[in-house]
Amino acid sequence: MKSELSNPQTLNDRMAELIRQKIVHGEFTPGQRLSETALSESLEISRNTLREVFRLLTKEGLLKHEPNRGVFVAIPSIASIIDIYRVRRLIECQALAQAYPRHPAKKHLRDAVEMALRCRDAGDWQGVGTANMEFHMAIVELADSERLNVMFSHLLAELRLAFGLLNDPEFLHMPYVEMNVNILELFEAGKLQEAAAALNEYLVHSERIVLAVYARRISDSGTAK
Amino acid sequence: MKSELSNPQTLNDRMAELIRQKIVHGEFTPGQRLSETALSESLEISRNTLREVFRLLTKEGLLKHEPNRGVFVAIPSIASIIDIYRVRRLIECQALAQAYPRHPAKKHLRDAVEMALRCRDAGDWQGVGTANMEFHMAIVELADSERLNVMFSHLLAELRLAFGLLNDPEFLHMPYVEMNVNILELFEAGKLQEAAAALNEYLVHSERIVLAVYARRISDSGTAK
DNA sequence: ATATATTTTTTGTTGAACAAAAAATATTCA
DNA sequence: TGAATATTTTTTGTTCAACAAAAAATATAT
Repeated sequence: MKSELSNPQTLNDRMAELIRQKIVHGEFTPGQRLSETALSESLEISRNTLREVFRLLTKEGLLKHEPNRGVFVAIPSIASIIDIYRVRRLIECQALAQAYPRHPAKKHLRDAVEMALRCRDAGDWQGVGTANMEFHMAIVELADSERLNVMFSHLLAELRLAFGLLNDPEFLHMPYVEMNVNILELFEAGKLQEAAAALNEYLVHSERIVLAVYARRISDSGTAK
Repeated sequence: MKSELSNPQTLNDRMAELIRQKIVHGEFTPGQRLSETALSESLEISRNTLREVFRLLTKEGLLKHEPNRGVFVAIPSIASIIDIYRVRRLIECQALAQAYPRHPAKKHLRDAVEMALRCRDAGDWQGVGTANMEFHMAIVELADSERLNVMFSHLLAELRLAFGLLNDPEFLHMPYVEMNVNILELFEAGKLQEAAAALNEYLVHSERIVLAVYARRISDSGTAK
């Protein structure tokens, strides 16, 4: 996960990262319209530059561009959540099942689990969530493909949008950590098939809960297009 | 494969499609620099609009953006070919192995095979190549994921760049068609595992040949950065 | 001939302008 | 009143012109 560093780089990249952060941290919420003039003023960049950034983030799935209407923060629909989990099961399980047992990313797996444990003990649930993301990113890294890594990181970012809408206790108390510990143990023991099966089970379970909470939340909040 | 239609749409989309075509049809060749001023004049669009299009195509992997230096048609490196085939094996084989036997995309598979046969008989090798791409696209469609479809279509477009460099007879005479026929037969017979295995074999074989021809071609043509 | 200075070209970025589409508002008519 | 229509306002789509900064090309000096 060494994609865009916090470096100077180009203005485009910096602004893209800034907007990503604002989305992830909830400053911009799903469905919100991002006005070109307003946002370019507040970011102190020109409209043209902002439009280039919009194109980038749209391709990443974080924004939605409706021609002649504007760009909006993407709203994770039920369908998109199903789609994302379908991709996750396909990619993650296969990456794990075919992994080279001594792959360097193994360390990332351990680190992520450890961090999750620490955060949980500290009651830092946001941290647990982040660690969980890193755990699954590390699983994909086992497949040793740059393109898969990039694609998957965008997928997780999009999913994060949905999670942002879920501060439901039921969701927060999901047995993330234990399941990840279990998966890691199986993997370290060389039981790749079992590890992949456990991972699949986790993903099915997670999807079900997310969808349930999500559906409820939508029916609550009245109009949800 | 109903992505961007030939419709009016927005200028951005039309220009993006136009440049894609120019790349695929060899009018723009890998490594070539695309000057903002020159290209915007020849396309009769403004530099700003062109820059937005550049951002889109860069995210698709067709162009490479080197800050302060310009954008270039992507050069498929050996490493990227390996990476692409790795992703293809992971996604395609899994999509086929887990496919719902009566999935609508089955028709696409048949159509693609049929078209390949017709093109081969007519000696239309370019057509055979296109049909082959459609066959593999159809395989991914079996996984029923919009995101996977989009991602994979970009992958194939990038691979096409590499194929563009290969008009080598050895490459052209690959037993595409027979292998696809075989895979389709196994699939229709419900032998999913065997079909997936055959597909994997095909991909390994194909990768080997592409890399061999590619390496040779590069050592021939002197400087290949 | 190589290293260094200078010029030229190209990209990065901005601001202003205007047409066209969409949204908001006002107006008309049953 | 209330729905349908006309009008105004806002927003996006697109272009152009300008200039700073980086890179590339060229000239100059040692």
